[in-house]
Amino acid sequence: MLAKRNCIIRLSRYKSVLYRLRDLGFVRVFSDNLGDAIGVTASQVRKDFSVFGITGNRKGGYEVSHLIDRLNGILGKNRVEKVIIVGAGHLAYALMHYGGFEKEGIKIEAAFDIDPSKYNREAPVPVLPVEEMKEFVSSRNIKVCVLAVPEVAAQRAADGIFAAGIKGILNFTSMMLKAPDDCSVNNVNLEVELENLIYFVNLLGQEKKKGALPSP
Amino acid sequence: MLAKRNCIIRLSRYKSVLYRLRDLGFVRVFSDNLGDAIGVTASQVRKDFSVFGITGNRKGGYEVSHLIDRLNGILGKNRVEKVIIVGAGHLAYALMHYGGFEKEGIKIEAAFDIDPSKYNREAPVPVLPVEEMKEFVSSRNIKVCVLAVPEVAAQRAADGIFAAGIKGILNFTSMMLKAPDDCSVNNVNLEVELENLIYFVNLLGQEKKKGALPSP
DNA sequence: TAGATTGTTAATCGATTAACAATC
DNA sequence: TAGATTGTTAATCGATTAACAATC
Repeated sequence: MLAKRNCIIRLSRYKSVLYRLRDLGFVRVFSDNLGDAIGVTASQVRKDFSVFGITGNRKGGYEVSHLIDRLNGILGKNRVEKVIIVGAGHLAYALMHYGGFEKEGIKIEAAFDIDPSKYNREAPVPVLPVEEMKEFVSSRNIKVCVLAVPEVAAQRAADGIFAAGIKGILNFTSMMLKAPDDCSVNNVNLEVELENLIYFVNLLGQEKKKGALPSP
Repeated sequence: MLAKRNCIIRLSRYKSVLYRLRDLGFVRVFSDNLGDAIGVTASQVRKDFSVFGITGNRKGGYEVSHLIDRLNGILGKNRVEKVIIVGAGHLAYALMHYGGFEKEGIKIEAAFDIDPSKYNREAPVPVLPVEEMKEFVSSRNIKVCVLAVPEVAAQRAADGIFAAGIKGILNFTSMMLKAPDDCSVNNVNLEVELENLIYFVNLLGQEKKKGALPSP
């Protein structure tokens, strides 16, 4: 399952490019173009499509709108996906005010916190006490959650989230969460990402100084 | 180079676990334990260490403090890494107020924006006009930048950032940036991450209903 | 038709894992 | 010593790429 993660991420990226192409008035696109746009080979593009039974037109390439529909179908974007946030800190605030989710059919329904000073039932995205999470989630059949609490509270919060019936967590904490078998966790760790970037920046800097590539 | 990305990310995760172990008073650790902690095999752990010449003690495992030092050395964490943010929106605000960077030796020096109403030279992390970025970056020898501007401004902003001498961008926009050969871009795309999570949640949901795994 | 692009198979490549001798 | 764990090599696995027949 992890195996396919990269493939699914590529599908998302193809889709993102296709939306832009459609806005520009493009009707057809070739595997070559799509590969260039997201930085993979044309073979990779055709292979990815082939895996999911997406076919184009020998000679004519792929039809942009049709491709978007197919990708949305595969990615389950045919309906609005409801999401909650646990932990109403700065990051949650940024996510609640981020405009990019709506166009992707992602709706943030509420945020939850343990701090009463954060509660706000009147806001466009209400901030509610965690005690209300389970009822909120089950009555609305919500399956996905963003976890943005302090590190020390992460696993305990996750346990409560899974107990409430959530099946997938987008985890912004630096804890590697333990999760039930039928649940998914995707980790987004800003320290790790920055650390990684710093490593490669330093590496490229050293290569430059040495004037040669490091041994493989 | 992309090839090694996953390996370097594992090193960051090992390090994160090791800090916690050290806080708990652990002195030694086995490849088995580390593998369990971040969800990889013991072989993978030893292989990762072997690649970078990290050795332990046959029988005695690895010494926690020594391992932390070695990993910090490899990841370039022996000195504080200075970082700027371009785009002073909600996400930048969250990053500026995030406490997790300091302990990782990452210091956010300033944020830059084109909107005068955002400027604030007195804040702990000042918000400055983009016109001052180039001078700021070169005088302080800053190499890494977080990009958090609206999508439409992304490539143009990136061009300016690279022109200012930055070598690595952590890109929060959904544009795939074009970058010079000697520069790195790491993408963190929240829509893509959520979309990915939703895909796997739906997939697991369907498996459950069918009571069987889908064909491979 | 001739030319160009897909769809798919086979070849390649690289990363992960297993196995085991070395050794503490 | 006997037992356990490393370090490393070889085997496996999976993902990417190249190639090319099918075909629009």
